[in-house]
Order: sequence, then structure tokens, then C-alpha cells
Amino acid sequence: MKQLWYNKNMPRTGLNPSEIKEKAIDLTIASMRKSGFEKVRLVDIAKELGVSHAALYAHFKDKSALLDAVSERWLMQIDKDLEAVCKKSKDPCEKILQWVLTLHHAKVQKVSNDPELYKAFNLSTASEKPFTNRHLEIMHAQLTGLVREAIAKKRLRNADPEVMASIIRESTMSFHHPRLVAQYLGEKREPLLRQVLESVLKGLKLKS
Amino acid sequence: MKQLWYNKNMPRTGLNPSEIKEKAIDLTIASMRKSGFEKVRLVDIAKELGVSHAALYAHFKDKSALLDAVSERWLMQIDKDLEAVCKKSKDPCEKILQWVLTLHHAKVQKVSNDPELYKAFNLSTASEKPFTNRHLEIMHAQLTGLVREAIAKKRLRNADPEVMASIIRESTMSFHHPRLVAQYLGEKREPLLRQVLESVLKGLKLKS
DNA sequence: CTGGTTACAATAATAATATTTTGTAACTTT
DNA sequence: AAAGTTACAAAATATTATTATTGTAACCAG
Repeated sequence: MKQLWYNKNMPRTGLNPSEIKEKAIDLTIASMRKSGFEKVRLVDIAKELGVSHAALYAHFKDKSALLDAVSERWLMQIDKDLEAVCKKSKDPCEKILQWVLTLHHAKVQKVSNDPELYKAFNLSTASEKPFTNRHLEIMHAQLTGLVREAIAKKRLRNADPEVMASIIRESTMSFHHPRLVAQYLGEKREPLLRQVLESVLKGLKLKS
Repeated sequence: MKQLWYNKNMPRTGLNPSEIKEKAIDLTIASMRKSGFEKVRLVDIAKELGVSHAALYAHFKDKSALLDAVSERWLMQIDKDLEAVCKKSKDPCEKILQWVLTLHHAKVQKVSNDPELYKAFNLSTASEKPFTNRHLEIMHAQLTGLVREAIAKKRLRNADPEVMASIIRESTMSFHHPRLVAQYLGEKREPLLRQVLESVLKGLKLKS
């Protein structure tokens, strides 16, 4: 005889799949912060979650999927923050500057305040995971959009927006590439970044 | 009773200090290429040289000094190649382009043709050895010189040459930083580098 | 059928130990 | 004195056994 007070699809933890997934990620983050990402044990996460470690495999393909989920969450936040900059209504070149500064700050802040999560992210990028590539594509699309807008408003010269976006990305690489951000930590590099962008944008304004 | 047929300062290997030093470096390079830089054994180098391993300590402070000597030799060659570009008599902006391209090519070529030596160099730069810092200073001085020249010839606007050199260095970082050159290996990035530099130099031409 | 279980095999991390390699000292030769 | 030697201590590496973690399978409850 079926009981009626519970949802047939509700697991015994009392949490639905996405809730338990989020909770597992939360616990993983806490564990990374506490003892470093290389010390994260699936077995510990499961215990804190109140399930057997094997149960986690219903929600995550394997351990690295759980670890990646931590970085993915952060990258999605960055994507959102950058998207917000894109949506503002102001001078598109000013927005490009803001966009790059936002990206730079996000990286610098993470590596300073959350070094263990940053290390994990650093590893993920090194091995070209799908979610990092997706993030790169999203960012490239955003930047291309801003460039298009700037061209439309005659603030940049009329040329291939994809190429122009690549030029902006490459010329500011040392301010947002995971490894370099970590390397130059300690120096306040925002002024230099502003100068680089100022020069590049000026150069992209002129007809060739 | 002193014999007269030999030079008192000539060691028993028949080589003078700088010759034996060079030979040790040659053997180290060969060993790195053959089995990877982490497998280099002082003891093997010494055997091939026909001396006891302890003899090497008369010429090199320690093992890492020998390893570093390999990278140092390469960096000095780069410094020379770049210096040659500086000395050419042609348009200074053209020289800046040439200079950066030369640096880019040197790195790409090394990582392609000599991956083991490149790895060793990569490690040395990561730990901020004196000789790598010296190399960075030399390069910065060269680039600043070219910028000064360009300003004098009215090819760039009149502003702080040191800052302008930094802008050029940072905006092209992804094309010569050891880690990034290695990462993007396989893609032909010279066209993008040219476009970046073109934009930056144009931007540096304009009065702010 | 989903989210869970237990039991177990495969892998990976750790620890204890043996072996090499590095670096130093005291001494030799020219 | 410079360039080398041998002998040895210190440090790093490799080897092995042990233990812990991860991943899989077969099964169970709602």
C-alpha cells in the first residue's frame, strides 16, 4: 500500500537532486578551504552529507566532476557579472574597459581570498575541460558583442569584431590568465591594465 | 724540481677552466635532450667528462648552477639577437615589431625543438633566479631604448619611455611568456601578434 | 525508476626502507 | 694555488609493502 505523505521522487535525504548537488558542492568548497583541494575526500563529503560515498555517484560522474563543479559555479558567477557590465547603457568603450577590469578584479580577488579554490580552477583550465572552454566562448561572445556595439556607435573603426575582440583579449591576457594573475599577485597592476587598454582601444579606433 | 713542459695553471684534463665549463654545459644539454632535465645526474656528467663528480664543484657552485648555465647560455643568445635588431638602422616602430617577433620566434622555436631545455628554463624563471631577472632587465632596457628612439623620430608620442615599454611588454605577454607560449603551441599566433602590436603602437602614437 | 544501500575490485596515497645522488672535507699533484 | 682525488655525511629518489580512497556492480526501498 502506497503512502501518500511523501513525494515518490523525493530521496531519503529529504533533498531533491539539485539541492543535494548544491550541498555537496558547498561541502567540497568548505573542505578545499579548510585543508586544500588535494585533500578533498569523497568519503568525507559523503559522511558530512549523511550518505554513503557511493551515493555521490548518482549526482556526479566521478570525483573530478565534483571538483570541477566548484570552479564551474565560480565561472558562472563571473559570466553573470560580466554580462551585467555588457547590459549597462553607457559608452561601449567605457564598457569594454569596465568589462576587462571586472574580469581582472574577479581573478585577483579569488587568488587572494580563496587560494585553494583558485588552485583547483587553475588545474581545470590547464586540462581544457568542457566547462572552461564554454566559459571562454561566453566571454569571447560578450566581448565581441561590446565591440560590435562600439563599431555601431562609431567608437571603434569598422573592422571584424571577432578579430578586434581577440586583440583585446590577447593584449590584456597577462591581467586575467590564471597563471599570470597568480604570478603578479602583490603588485597593483590595475593602472598598467588601464594604460594597456587605453592604447589598444585608441589603436582600434583609427582607420588602418 | 719543477718540470717546464706544462703550464702550471693547466689542469690535468688538458682543458682550461672555461673550456671545461663549456664542455660540462654541452654534456648537460645532451643529457637533458636525451632523457629529460630531471634525469640529469652530476655523477654521469662527471664520468663523461672523465673526472670525479666532486671535481665539478670547482667550476659550479652546485647542481642547479650547472642546470641554470644551460638556460643562461640560451638567454644570452636571445639578448644578442634582440640587440642586433635594436642596432639596425630602420624605422624604430618597425624595429619594435621586429624585436617582439624575434622574441616570440625564439620562444616558439625553443619549446618546439628543445622541449626539455625549455622546461628547465621554465622552472628557472618560475623561481626568479638572478640570471633570469638580469635577462628581463636587459630586455626592458632594449625596448625602452627603441621607444626613446621612436619618440625622438616622432614615430611615437612624447611620453614616459619606461611606461610605454611596459605597455608593449604587457600587451604582448601572451606571445612570449614561457607558460603561455607553451600552452598555445600548435597555433600559428604570429598574425595575431602583429595585429596586437599594430593596434598598441597606433595607440601610443596618438597624443592622449 | 531514482536515490539509496553494501560489498568488493582497482587505484592512489602513505609510510618504511633501501639505494642513489649530491655536497663537503681533508688530502694530493703539478 | 688550481684542479683534481678519495672518503664520507646529508639529502633526495626509488622501491616496496601497507593502508585508504575511488569507482563499480548487484541489490533494495519508496
